[in-house]
Amino acid sequence: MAGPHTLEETERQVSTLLSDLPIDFESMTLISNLFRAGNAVKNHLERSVLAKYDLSWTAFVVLWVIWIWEPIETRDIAAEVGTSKPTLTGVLKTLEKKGWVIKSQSKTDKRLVVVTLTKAGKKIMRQLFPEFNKEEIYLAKVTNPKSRTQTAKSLRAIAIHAQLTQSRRE
Amino acid sequence: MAGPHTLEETERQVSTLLSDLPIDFESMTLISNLFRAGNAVKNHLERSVLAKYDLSWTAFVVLWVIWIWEPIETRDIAAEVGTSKPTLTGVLKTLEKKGWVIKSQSKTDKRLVVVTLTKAGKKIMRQLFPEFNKEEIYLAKVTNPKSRTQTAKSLRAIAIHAQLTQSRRE
DNA sequence: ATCCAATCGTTAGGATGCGAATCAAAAATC
DNA sequence: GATTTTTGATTCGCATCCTAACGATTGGAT
Repeated sequence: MAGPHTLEETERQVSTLLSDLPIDFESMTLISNLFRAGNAVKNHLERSVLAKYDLSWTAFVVLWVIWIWEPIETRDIAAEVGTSKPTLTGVLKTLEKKGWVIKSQSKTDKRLVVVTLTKAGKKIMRQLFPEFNKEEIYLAKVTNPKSRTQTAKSLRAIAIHAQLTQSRRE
Repeated sequence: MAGPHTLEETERQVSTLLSDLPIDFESMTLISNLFRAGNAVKNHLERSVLAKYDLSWTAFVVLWVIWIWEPIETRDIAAEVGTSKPTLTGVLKTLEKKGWVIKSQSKTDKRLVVVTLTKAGKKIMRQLFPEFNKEEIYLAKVTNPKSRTQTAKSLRAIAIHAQLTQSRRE
C-alpha cells in the first residue's frame, strides 16, 4: 500500500505535536508531495522502461543530456542534470564501460573534458526515448489538462529558486 | 550556472533528433521539471538545514514519519517514505546509532519491527521541523498562490498513479 | 616571468538506494 | 497437523550520491 495516511490525518498530527508553533501546511504539503511524486516517478520509470536497458535514472538523464547537446563539456552536463561533479564522474564511467559515450580532452583548455555519444549510444536513445516518453504521457495524463502547463511552470520556478543558493557558493 | 539551456532550445533539439516520431512535449516538460525541482529542493534543504544536524534527506523524512506516527512498523515507514525496505534498514541503523530511534520486536507478530523515537529524537525534531518548514515556505513562495494548492494536488495524483504499478508487484 | 587565486575533473570516504537472495515466522492449504 | 505459500526484515553486491581533499591547468596579479 502506498501512503496509508491521508493528508488531513498528517496535518492533525503535526498540529498536535507543534500546537504552540506556527506551521505553514500549504508549503509543507507542496514540498512533501513534490518529493513523493518525484520519487514515485523515478521508481516507476526505472522499473517500467530503464530496467530493460540496464540503466539507472541518473545514467539515463545524463545520456539524454549528452544526446541532445553533444559535444558537451562535463561541467555543463552536471549543471544540466543537477548533480554533483563527482557523481557525474562515476556515471560517465558506467556509460563509457557500456560503450555509449566517449570522453576526450579539450584542446583549447586541458582541464576540460568533452563528451560525445557513440553510434551505439545514439541507437539506444533513438529507441529508448520514445518508450520513455510514452510512460511520461501515462504519468502526466492524471493531472488536470488545464493546469498541466501551470504545474510545470511552478516546478520550474521552484527548481530555479532552490538552485540560487547553491550556485552562489560554487 | 543552473540549466544553461532554455526549454525552447531543448524542444527544438529533440524535434530535430526525432522529427519522424511523435513526442508529447507537454508531458516531457512536466516530468522533466518535476525531477529537476525535486532534486533542487532536496539539495537545497540538505545544505541549508539538514547539514547542521548531520542528517541526510532520507534520514530526515524517515525521522519525520516516525515522529508523527510512532509507534510505527517498519513496513509502514517504507510505504510512507516511498523507499525500499533494504534502504530503510540502513537508514534506521544510522538513526539508531545517533540515539534518536529505538527498534523493538512486535509481540503479536514476531516478524514485525516497531519503531519509536527517543527523547533526544523528539527534542531534535521539535527544534528541526520549524526550521525546515521555514525553508519550505521560502521555496513555495515563488509559485503562484492561486495555483499552489492545485499544483500540490497534481503532484499527489502523479505520485499515487506512479505507485500503482509497483504496489501490484509486491 | 613568477607567484596566486580560481577552475576543472578526479579520488577518498561514507551514506543512501535498488534488486536478488536469505532466513524466520505466520497463514493458507490440504 | 504437516506441508506449502506468503509475508517480514535483513544481508549481499553494486551503482549512485554527497562533501572534502587533491592534483593539474589556467588566468590574473605584480
